Amino acid sequence: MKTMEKVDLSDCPICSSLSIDDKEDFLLDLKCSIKAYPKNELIIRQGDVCDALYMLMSGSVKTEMITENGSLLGIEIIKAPRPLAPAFLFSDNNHFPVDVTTLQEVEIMRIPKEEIIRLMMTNPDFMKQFLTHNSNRTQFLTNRLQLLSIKTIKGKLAHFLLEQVAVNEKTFTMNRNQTELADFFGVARPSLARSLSEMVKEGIISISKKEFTILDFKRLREQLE
Amino acid sequence: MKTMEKVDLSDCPICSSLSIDDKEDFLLDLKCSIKAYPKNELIIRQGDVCDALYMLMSGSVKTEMITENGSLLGIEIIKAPRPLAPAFLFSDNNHFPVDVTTLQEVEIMRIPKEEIIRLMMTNPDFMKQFLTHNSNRTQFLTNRLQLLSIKTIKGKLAHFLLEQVAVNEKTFTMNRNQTELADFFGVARPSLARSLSEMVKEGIISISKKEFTILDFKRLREQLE
DNA sequence: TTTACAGTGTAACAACTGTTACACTTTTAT
DNA sequence: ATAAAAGTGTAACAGTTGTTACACTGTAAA
Repeated sequence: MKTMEKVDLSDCPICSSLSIDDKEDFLLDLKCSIKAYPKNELIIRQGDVCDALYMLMSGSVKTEMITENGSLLGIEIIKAPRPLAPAFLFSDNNHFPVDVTTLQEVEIMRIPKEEIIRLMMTNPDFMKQFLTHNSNRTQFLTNRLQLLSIKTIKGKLAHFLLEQVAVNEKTFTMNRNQTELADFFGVARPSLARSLSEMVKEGIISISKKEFTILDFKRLREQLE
Repeated sequence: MKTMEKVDLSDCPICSSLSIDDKEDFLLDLKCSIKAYPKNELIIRQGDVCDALYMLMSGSVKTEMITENGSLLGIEIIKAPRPLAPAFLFSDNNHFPVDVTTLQEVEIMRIPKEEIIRLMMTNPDFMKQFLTHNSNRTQFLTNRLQLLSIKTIKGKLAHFLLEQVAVNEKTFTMNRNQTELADFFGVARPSLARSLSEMVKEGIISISKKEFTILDFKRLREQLE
């Protein structure tokens, strides 16, 4: 493993529990392979078989789902270090449910399923972290479900904005452009732009570049009703 | 455990791997409790803390999510034996994401989290089954996400109907009424009724009581575009 | 059997979103 | 610096869905 010295798993949600010694064993013993991909490349297709754990070691990717009618539904942006779709490794129908596209140059480590099982059996903390991470992913999906079930675009925006701003804050930096946010909401881009400009016109929010500011929390919450 | 003789976990997606001996140990040693609930009772509320595994031993329940705007989103109907929301047991924010309401009289076994961890550490097959079941649940949620992202009601119906009918079949029995199906789709009931009657009028499907028949697969698939 | 009540069919209208098109601005690449 | 591409603002119109209301039917309880 030539790139081993670059690897830092201490921030990884499922590997951080491994002690230094464990990590060395982990990396030395592990029957894994690392592969690099360029920017803006579709590296996993919806439907591909998922028979190993893919760990994003560096860079970032986005995941999106293609609906049967051909339209896109953005799911999330994933930054290293984090496993990709670990929940599907053990499912009876072990196919990726999403497309994965690189946003930067990335390195991805492929760890065979058997190795993951071995790690879990020998390392209780790893097992708990793996379970917790999958649970958190499920919670993320549930939240996504809730967002999609809101019927109006302004309602979705209110849900999204109220979730983004930290407690006692009223400003945050948007890390998506309008097209990506529209995909995330599952709506058309001009429709999102219309709702945004209306909310600005009504004095509920203000936008300058990537900075969003909430001007009127009360009326923003009213959009949810 | 007085109700032990009634218990049959051989069909349970996460317990069926336990051998007879294991099962006896499982049930005898397990620090668990069983509780019965009447029909049509709300037994778990969205937001309740989830610090144990709740196993539905007999009967059936439905799960639904309450959107911030107050509308319902039906999630699924669960029949015994199956665990309820096992994915959330290990999440950092361990709260139930849904309301659970009984559809019949039910019995529910409560197994403390520590017991589940112990079982997984001592029983590899149980661990794999637990992982697989959670993976399958995630896949279910992903499918649900896909359904919700379809924008037209006829498109949702097409997706749903094509998924329900078995291969080489054209008829199936609907186990939801119109109101429940509308909640499942996240749409208004009269809107669903309109779409249904239009598709009947157009000769794509026919409905009599709970029996749905697909008359024209080609045009049904076209609804997805 | 009669009486409720849940479930369904339907209609008119309001509200919202999608589509398409184009001008304009900002960023990126050469 | 300049050209190309990506991102944004906006408008008109069509299409779909939500809302509300009410009649009708089937089903379960008294």
